[in-house]
Amino acid sequence: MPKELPPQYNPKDVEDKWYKLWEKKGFFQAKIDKKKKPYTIVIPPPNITGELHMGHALNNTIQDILIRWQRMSGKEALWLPGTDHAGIATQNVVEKQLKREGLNRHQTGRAAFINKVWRWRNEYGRTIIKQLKKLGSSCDWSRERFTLDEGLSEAVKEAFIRLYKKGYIYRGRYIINWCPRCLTALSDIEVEYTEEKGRLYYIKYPLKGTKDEFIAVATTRPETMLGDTAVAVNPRDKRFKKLIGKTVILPLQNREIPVLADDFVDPKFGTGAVKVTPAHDAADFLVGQRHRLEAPVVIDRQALMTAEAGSPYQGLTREKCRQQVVEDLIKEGLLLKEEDYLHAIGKCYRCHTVVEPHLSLQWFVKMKKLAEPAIKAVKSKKIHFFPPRWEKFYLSWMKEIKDWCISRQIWWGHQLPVYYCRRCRKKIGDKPEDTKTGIIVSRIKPDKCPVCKSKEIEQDEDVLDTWFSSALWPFSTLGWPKKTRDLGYFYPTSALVTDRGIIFFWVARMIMMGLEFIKNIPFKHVYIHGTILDELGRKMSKSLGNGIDPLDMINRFGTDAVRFSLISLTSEGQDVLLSESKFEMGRNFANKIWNLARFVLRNLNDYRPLTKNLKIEEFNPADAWIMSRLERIIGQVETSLRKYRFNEAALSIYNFLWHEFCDWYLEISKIDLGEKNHRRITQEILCRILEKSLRLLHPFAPFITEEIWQKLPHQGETIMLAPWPRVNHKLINPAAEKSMAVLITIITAVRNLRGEINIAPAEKVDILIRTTASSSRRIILENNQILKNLAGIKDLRIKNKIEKPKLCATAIVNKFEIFMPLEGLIDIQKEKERLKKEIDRTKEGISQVEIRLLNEDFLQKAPRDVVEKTKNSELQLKAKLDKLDTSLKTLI
RNA sequence: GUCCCGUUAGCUCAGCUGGUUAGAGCGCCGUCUUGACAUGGCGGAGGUCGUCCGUUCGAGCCGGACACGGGACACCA
Repeated sequence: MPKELPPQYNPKDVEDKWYKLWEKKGFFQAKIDKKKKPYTIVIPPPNITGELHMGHALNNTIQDILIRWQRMSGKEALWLPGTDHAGIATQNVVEKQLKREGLNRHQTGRAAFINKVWRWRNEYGRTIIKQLKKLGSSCDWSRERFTLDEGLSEAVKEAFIRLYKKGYIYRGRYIINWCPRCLTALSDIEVEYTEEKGRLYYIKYPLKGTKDEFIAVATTRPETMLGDTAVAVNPRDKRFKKLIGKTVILPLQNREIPVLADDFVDPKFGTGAVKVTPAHDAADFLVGQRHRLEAPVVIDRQALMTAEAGSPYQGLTREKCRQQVVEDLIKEGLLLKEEDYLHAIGKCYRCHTVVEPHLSLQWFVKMKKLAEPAIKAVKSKKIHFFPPRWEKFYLSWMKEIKDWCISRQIWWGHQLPVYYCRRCRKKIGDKPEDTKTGIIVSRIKPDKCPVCKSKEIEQDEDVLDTWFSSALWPFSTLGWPKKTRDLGYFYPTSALVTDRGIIFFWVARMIMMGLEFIKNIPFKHVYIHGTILDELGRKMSKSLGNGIDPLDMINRFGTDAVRFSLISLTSEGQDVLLSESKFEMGRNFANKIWNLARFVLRNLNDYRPLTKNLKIEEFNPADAWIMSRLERIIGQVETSLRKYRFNEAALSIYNFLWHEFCDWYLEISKIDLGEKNHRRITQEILCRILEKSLRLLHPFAPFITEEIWQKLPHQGETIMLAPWPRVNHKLINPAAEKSMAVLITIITAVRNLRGEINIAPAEKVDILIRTTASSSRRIILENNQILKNLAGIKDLRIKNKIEKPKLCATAIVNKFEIFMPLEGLIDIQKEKERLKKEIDRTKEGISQVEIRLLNEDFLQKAPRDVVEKTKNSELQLKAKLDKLDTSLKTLI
């Protein structure tokens, strides 16, 4: 028998309780069941250094909604969780810790350092997991993975070796983005650009063998001139034609460098002549390659000037050196001018240090061939993007994909499965470009060199880019490279839910790797949700201090409120401007549901479940209406979810429960519960509607729905595994909907009249209704009591013909004329004003309709029902105007 | 520079295939502590749908131009 609910909903009392139970009972766990279809989502693994922020909250709420919905729908639903080792980020955290102890990682040594990171991970690395649980995420924790765990490390090695054997991985000297603070290479997309004020310096490079002829170049980075090996001009630039092939003297260094022609030079920019520094600029590097220039390195890995820069520059920071160079140029009279210049500066996306282009030896993956099938998979609609515009975005990037620099000069990560035979490498003088001699790519460290049998074998020091392991995530987590049953059953996954920021970092690479290694797409749908911004549309960040902490919000409003609010705010991948007050909506809704449930439970004291099915014939119009409405909502929610329109789904349920079930049915039920012969059926309907609605709401608000559901008559152990509501077409009842619409219209009209004339709710009024529609008359007579109660009516008379009282307020809706006698009730002056206003509004309506009806084309070409509707509305408006006019005359 | 997104009520945003007088939440005004809920009920005020042009019988929605705001990518010597 039904139980009580406390008067106030307190999320803290129920959330942890249910989460623990769900987890303990294994409700989150997915098993291979050939009779069921799988539905798989693999979590975008949060960094172990991460703390749950609003972006995570939205991302994981969406995934949880999908998983809970599919689980209830009878799929074998797997949400596979895990964390990412986050190479640079994690190493930074632990290095900071070391620094506090007065150490750096080079002092502790590699093994000890890695050990320390592992200890840190074991201690703090699961914070985010705990936070995901607070959010209600129904992940299968028994399958939780970590990108550095044993299985995944195997997968990484396997992938590397296979790609290497296919010739897709190579080692090369290349100019890459280098972070002088993290001391590692960064891929192109790991560099963030910010607009900053800089200066553009115009420098004279004297022409050799002349007195004072020179060529002027412009640069924002004068310190790099120490490494210049040429000056380049555009071959079609007439100004410089004569100078091509000549030699200039590089100032400060007194080195001779050639003037050469290259198409990349834009004659319109600066002076039209460019200094070329192959070792310190990406574009210059390519020029250097084309023209076989030397590439002296004048800035080292820590962004200090090298010996090659010469004195007095050696050892200076790049910033100091810039000052020095400028000073020296001025002294020598070689600085023509400087001007302010706004340009974008590349910074490390982790630590925001200015990136230094750096010439070094790195490992790369050739991407062109891998990209081809990945492009095809999206073009042929095997993979769908939601919203679809991201498809174009993805394709445009894939078309111009560049090779992927996968080596990182840090310690925390997957060390490359690459070994060098010292002896063989020596023989060739360790030419880095030689990627055959003395290089062994192997799962385990070889005992000896297969060529020379030397035992002097060492492993490459570099580790792989974090995204390399992430790229394998959808299948490595399922056991690959082993041919596991999981892989066969759960792969390809159903949906990937993520943010637009990592489409290239991650989504594209997963598609390529999935197709390469499994020969199948990693997921069918990619849902890209919006980004959470603050009230002013800025990104939330620690430095701005404008972040809203989801855990704080959960603490204050409850998890369900946070989830529900977030979801109702985010429509189809649009960004969300969030403020704390937005969560009140969810909290208020939770409160509403709670009280609705309290009402239902309170009225079940003498409830005996019906042994037979509900009989439709026993329904009164309100019963049939609410049952029908719920079925329609079920259909809408299903459709919305299929289209990834989460806000639409959430708001459908919200509006149904609040504005239909609570506002109308519940109020009507207060009458019906008092009717002896209808009490039982009303109880039954209250129960059923609430129970079914809770199931519909459960994916959005898992905790409160479980708490209430448990107290209602139900089948099964948990709402989590209760069946997802399916539309029962037999219950859809247009006639009942129409009847109820009549009642609602009239009640609303009477309430409007009362409100406008300012009659206190407690004061009962008399109402006369005139109508010619006999069916409507029947409905009103049958539901007389509802009308009286909900509209505050003392006496209600309804007839075909009825005499209109002398002094009355009139409302005309549909086929009804509603009169409210006003004798002794009103201020006549006020009523006059009201009538005038109403008349104006009606006239405006009529003129709009008339314009339309005067148009012959409209009458001919518009669909018949539209014409009918318009004609009807004209008649109604005219009739209304008539009545209003007479009313006004009566008053005067 | 190229591409994408946005511009609808004071604020934040819905509005799916064009069709009666354009909606929600918050805020605001009035009113009500009635046995589910004041985190509430009832009623109300508030909109030339960014601007202009076009297509159409009919445009918030379709096409074009422009303006403003936001983002991505590229270039930035």
